[in-house]
Amino acid sequence: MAKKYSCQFVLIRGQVTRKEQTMSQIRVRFAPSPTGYLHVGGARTALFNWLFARKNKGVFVLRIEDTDTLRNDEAMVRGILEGMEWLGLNYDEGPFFQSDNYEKHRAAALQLLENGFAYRDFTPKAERDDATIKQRVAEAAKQEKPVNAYRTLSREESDARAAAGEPFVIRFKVLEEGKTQFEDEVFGLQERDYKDIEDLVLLRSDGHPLYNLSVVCDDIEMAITHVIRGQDHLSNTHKQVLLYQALGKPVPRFGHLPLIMAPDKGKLSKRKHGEIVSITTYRDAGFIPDAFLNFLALLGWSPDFNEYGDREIFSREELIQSFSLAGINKANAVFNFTQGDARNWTDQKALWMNAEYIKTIPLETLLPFVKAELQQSGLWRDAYESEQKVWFDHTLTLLRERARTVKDFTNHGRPYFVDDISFEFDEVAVKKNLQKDAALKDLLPQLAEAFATLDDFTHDGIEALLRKTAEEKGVKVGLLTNATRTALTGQSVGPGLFSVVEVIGKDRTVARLKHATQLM
RNA sequence: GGCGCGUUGGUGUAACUGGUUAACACGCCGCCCUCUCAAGGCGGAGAGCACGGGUUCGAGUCCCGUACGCGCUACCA
Repeated sequence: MAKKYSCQFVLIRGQVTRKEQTMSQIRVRFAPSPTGYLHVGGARTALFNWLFARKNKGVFVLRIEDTDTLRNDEAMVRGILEGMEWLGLNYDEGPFFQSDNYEKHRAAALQLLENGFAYRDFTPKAERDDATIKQRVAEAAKQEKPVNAYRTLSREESDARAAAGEPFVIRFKVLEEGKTQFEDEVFGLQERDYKDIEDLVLLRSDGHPLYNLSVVCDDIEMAITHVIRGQDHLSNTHKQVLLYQALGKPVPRFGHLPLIMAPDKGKLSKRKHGEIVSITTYRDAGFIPDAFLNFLALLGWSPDFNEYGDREIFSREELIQSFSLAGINKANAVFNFTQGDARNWTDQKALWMNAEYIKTIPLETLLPFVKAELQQSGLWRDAYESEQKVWFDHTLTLLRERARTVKDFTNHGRPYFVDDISFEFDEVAVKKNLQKDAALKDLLPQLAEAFATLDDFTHDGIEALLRKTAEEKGVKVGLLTNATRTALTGQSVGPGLFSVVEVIGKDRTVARLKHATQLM
């Protein structure tokens, strides 16, 4: 049965208007493409923007970059929102949709044309096959590009041809002499010669504004002060700086983030690597959001050493407190995992961190996650919140010590929550702990009888009984405890056995010990 | 091809403005605890800081070159 996750974030096409703000207020944005899911890389970008905003009492804006009409679909946006909601990356404004601002972008292009910063290019459109686009672009780039002939076309002729209905694109006219520069918050001073920047297209021949123009217009419109995004945008930033200048607007600060790569240092993609790249996968696999957030934050960033030392565990608040762009590493980070390994299906450090959170956060904080999990697997009882709460909390305290994900409360916890024996008996455990010694066939029923009449059914009373029985029968305590563990839980590992017997309780213990003889 | 960015153990990161045998975490291996363990405790292996030069009394930290990786180079974002 699939759990329903309602998305509380409402998809309203926000108006791009903003509240009064002080000049110094920091404003950042996360601007994903509507791909249908939130990618771990995107999530980290969102996280760093969010941390930066919260740390500096700024504003975090969400903007959907749906300029590519092919993927403009609200269903595609939902996945992004779900991921952000789960991680608790709440935004202050938006979601805004870039496509809603087409007219403004177009107007900006026209303005640049009018002011002589751009020109019409009447070169016929070259058809490109989407599948081989990357390759073809790379090929084409190898050849020296001739200076665009329309750069110097007279205004009169340009106007005349446009009026005659001839199709054209509007290109930005990059000056021949000079260079752009900006100080990147992560990578430092960036410079680029104008001659290395091509005359970028602002408006397609069908009137559609293109990415570089759109981001700049929107970031101006939304008064973004710090553009924090993936390093894949670093080179293009020079073009954008040029646009800000031509538009006569102040250039924001930029901070580029190193990328998250696959173990082979190649691109981490859903196509190649599957669900592991999608944030909702972690939600559905039993991760605690704060744990995953913590892990993500440390992927390419570290807090100031002098202040925080070697710490690795940071609560959400501590993350905000300690966050600084100065701590961002410049090299790409590898998201480490082995495909096909069921136990270590994702980065092992992420799993470790999740386990760490499960065993150390306040029980009351953990409770809702476990409740949701048990409800989903049909193991939940309302009594766990009322008359059985003490027992339930005790059981969780035992179980969480060995859980890596919240799913383990079902996987390992089932024997603790069901009355009958509708849980799996691990084959290896049965063989090793129940079938190995034939004496158990008699010992377990005797043990069951002994437990049935035990008045002090507590950890200590149980231990005393088991030790005494072992002594009387002349067997090792381990023989009895291991057999009991498997009889009661079907498993070979778990919490201390005396505690296990205690929480399983007298009735189930007796019944399961008797039943175990059938397995021998 | 051009331009840009990067390179510390398997992975993620440290190492004050150059100065002890390069530290921590995950993982791995071993030992211990013990009723088991995928838990806990303890310990170990694993990089001499991509490579080659240079500056310096001294460089992972500064400079140059090379290699490799990544990004951008589109009427994609």
